[in-house]
Amino acid sequence: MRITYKGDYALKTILGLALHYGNSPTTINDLARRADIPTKFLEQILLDLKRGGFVESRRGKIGGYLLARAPSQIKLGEVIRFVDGPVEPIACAGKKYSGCNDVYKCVFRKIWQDVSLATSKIIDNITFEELAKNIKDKGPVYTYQI
Amino acid sequence: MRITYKGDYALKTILGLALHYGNSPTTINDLARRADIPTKFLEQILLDLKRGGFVESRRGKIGGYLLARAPSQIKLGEVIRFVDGPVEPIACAGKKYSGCNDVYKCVFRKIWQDVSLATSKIIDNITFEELAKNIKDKGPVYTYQI
DNA sequence: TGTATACTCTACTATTATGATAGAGATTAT
DNA sequence: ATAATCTCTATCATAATAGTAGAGTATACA
Ligand code: FES
Ligand code: FES
Repeated sequence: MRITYKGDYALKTILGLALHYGNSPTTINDLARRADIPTKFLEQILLDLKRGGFVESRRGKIGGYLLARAPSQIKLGEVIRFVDGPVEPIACAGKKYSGCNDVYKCVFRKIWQDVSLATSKIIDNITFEELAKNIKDKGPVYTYQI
Repeated sequence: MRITYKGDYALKTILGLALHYGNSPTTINDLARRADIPTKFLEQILLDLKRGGFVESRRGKIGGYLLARAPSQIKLGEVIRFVDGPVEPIACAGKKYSGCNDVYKCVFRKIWQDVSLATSKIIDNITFEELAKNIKDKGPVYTYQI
């Protein structure tokens, strides 16, 4: 797994929205400014996240973005997988693969699968509700640093 | 962490040499053919591995490559880190980093550090001796499939 | 109904990493 | 000598990444 800037930005954006959950929509500009993301890049990322069912949007005045689900229902792993792809460190760790000469004898495959599993256990075990709580616990958030 | 072809090839090559440990040198061509690696690419990789202290070479006739250390003294993690770089999924998981606006408040950093640690525990806990043993246990190896 | 605000969509671009390939040169056993 | 083998530097093609640009669409509200 490699987290790209796009993935990093996506996570920070979802977290930004999680911190606003229940309130009015947040504009792309707000999200971009607060997490220090290039606005036009974030536009594309948000469209992706919308297609992925993570966020909703409102157009026009007082428009912006909202989470499509409660923060407690969005796991870190879901988002990162959607944006940056599978977490395995090499393609052959995946289920259907036949690259190796004899994949059944390959001693590395199991190792990469172990790594994938260990990674999944971490990222699929934390929701944006918990992340948001962590942030809030760190003190009053005026201009929160995501 | 993402395992590149170069990293994958390096691991397979070291394993190939581990299976030959104690015997005469193995040529680049042999190693390339047996693990299905482009010869000229493997040349470069082996030069790297040599600089990294993993292998030794003999030039001229009956030349080739040998492991510089016993297979039991070479961990998977060492090789992959040398060839493909640090295992962390994002740079900010590293010790010295100041990219985030407020890195001390960043809730993601700990997660990526957890992932790095879990990965390290796996790859730093297996040597090429064990990998070679696994291969040998799978039956007689005529043309071994790495 | 006009207009400002804000999302939507497609295309384009620059940079870098990856995965090689090419070829001349150096060393060594026989 | 010479054949086999490693050594070194340069070059190249492709794809992914990280953006940028700009025209278009929807909505609130005066
Ligand atoms: S199946 Fe991936 S290295 Fe063998
Ligand atoms: S320090 Fe890496 S996402 Fe914050």
